[in-house]
Amino acid sequence: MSGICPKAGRRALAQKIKLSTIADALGVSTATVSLALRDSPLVADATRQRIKEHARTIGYIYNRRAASLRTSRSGIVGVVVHDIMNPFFAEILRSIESELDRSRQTFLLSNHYDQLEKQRTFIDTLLQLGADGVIMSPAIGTPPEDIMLAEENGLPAVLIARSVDGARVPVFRGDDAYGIGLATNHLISLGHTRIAMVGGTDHTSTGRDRYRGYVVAMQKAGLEVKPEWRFPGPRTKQAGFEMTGAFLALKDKPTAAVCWNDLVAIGLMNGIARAGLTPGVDISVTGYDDLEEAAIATPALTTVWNGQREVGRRAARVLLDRLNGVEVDPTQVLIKPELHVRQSSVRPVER
Amino acid sequence: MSGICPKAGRRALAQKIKLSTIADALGVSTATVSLALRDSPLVADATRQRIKEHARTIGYIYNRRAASLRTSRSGIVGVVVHDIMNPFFAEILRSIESELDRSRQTFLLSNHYDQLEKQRTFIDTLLQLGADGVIMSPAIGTPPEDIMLAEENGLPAVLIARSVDGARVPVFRGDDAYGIGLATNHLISLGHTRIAMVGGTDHTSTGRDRYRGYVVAMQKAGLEVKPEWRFPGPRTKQAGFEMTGAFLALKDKPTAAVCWNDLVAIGLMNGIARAGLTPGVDISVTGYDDLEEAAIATPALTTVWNGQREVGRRAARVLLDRLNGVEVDPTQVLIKPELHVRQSSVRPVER
DNA sequence: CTGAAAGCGCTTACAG
DNA sequence: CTGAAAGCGCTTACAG
Repeated sequence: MSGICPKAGRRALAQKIKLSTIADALGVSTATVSLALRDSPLVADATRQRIKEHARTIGYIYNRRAASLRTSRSGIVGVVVHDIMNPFFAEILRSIESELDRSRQTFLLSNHYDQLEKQRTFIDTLLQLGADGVIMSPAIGTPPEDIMLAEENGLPAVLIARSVDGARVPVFRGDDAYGIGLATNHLISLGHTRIAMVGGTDHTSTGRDRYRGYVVAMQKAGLEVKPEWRFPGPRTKQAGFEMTGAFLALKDKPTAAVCWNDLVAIGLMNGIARAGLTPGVDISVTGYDDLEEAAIATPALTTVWNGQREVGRRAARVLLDRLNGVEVDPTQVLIKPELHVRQSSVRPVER
Repeated sequence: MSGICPKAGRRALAQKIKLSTIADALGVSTATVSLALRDSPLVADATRQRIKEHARTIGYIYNRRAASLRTSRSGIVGVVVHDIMNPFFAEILRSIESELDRSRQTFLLSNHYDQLEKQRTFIDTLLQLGADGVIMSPAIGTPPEDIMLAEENGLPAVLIARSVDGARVPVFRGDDAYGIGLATNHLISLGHTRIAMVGGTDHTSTGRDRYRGYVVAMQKAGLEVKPEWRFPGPRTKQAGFEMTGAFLALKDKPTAAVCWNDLVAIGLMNGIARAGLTPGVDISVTGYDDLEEAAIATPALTTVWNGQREVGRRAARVLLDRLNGVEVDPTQVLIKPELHVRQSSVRPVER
């Protein structure tokens, strides 16, 4: 039984191949090799080709640590969000990924799970690695100093999805108050008057803005906003599902629920179905985000498209601009959401 | 209107703080500072405390590139899977994350979307960064040479979820043939005789093993395996949903479907509901993976728990062992799956 | 168009 | 227990 010796690979290489290995073999200087490999016009075509060819055949591996130590650019961009496995971030991350790929930046991803300590550890790691910049959806309670600390140590930051008061950096997020207003007004226009808001937290800018948008829409329509119609907390399918009992137990039961996001909405619809009622018939439900699965839920979910792709793309571009020395406004950009009406919202059964 | 100058931070620092800054300030050598910061017993307690205290107050940031260039350990472990946003990988990634966190390794995540080129680019990046190791769920068609190339250049690899013939590295995956057998036998024991298999691909070891497990279970029970009862392809909710039409259009319609994974099963159940039938009554459905949402689907999904947490934990541990010089067997470890029976599988209505 | 040499910020023998 | 010095593998003025 032969095991793997963990360092066998390293040892198997007769000698680590480096720039000087190539330089020696071809009788040129390391400076020339370095320039040639990076396609500098300072090197003659023929020389460059010889060098690149040789590098390829001997299996040269560029040492980015050494280069980065010298140039103080690492080609690394950090991205930290609450939870990368949350489908809400999926589209954002994909569009960031495709922007960064194009600029050959390596994309270092992390979750902070809304724990400030985790977020700090990650930023610290980025600083230690000499990362070029960071895109973050800040954890609940992030003080502006945490972001400015990064900035002051040469790690420019761009925020997505949530803002942090007092942090002078660019922010890209959906216009949450407006978006939730679209959903609320849609339900009102269908004839609903008792509308609950399920999920979300007041500890984030997003949460506050969405709740405010709901309240404003209700009040504008002259409808009552009862405190017991607000179910703060849930942000996952599971939590939405578990909230169903409390929701259905309300006397004067609402005929519709504006949900914090699609996950909560789908969880709630599952809960309603499990209780023997029919979501989208007995109780109208709206979501937020327009995840892929909103369209295939049963019933198909009426929801608010949140411009995720746009948020990711623009955040990445602005960060790349900053890395390239372009001056950038440290202001908040709100992306306009759109209502996507499907089958989960209908006229109220009773009146 | 004042923009942000992207390099202001760097410039604002009077001088970059490094080991020698601390050494000069305290009148010791950089060697002592280096040792003290890493808690070496070679340094006297009092000296160490003075040094650490001073480092903290002046805001010293450890330069990992420099350290790594010197030591040729980077503290980075790469993890590459088909799609990190796929909930199947969520639990695996979380358990890898918690193992690696404990060893203070930075966790560099990437998708390859089953594209060999993307996977190669990522491995190349890891080599350039001097990463210590990589955990990968190999892309479809990965040649063993790609993995051995990493190994030979000092990047030890551990595989998860899929194996690659000819690659002499440790592999951790669920026992797919056994697991799908659990689901198939469960349906057979309920009285189903016409059982379809929906989703999956023959291009991965997982796909082949699951299909084989289904076929073997059917044959052992003396049941017919019709080619048209196999719906290869779908691996997402959307794709499962879209497959429903073809499934329901079969003459001699199966009364049950063994699905490739929970996503396909949930998509199929949504499709069945959309067609006016009741999943779990008219047609029994089983999933695979036991994602969180399997339990809250309507009806709750009977599925096979795949040992994701175990796969991630053991893969991370073995990689860490290899990094610490422990010899490790380059063999495949199959984790035993378990059947979780819920409401989506019942006795067939017709006979 | 090319080369010789300094230096990025650490860690590690080695000497004391 | 501490210090002086070499070196990790690049890139960048500088000189020719």
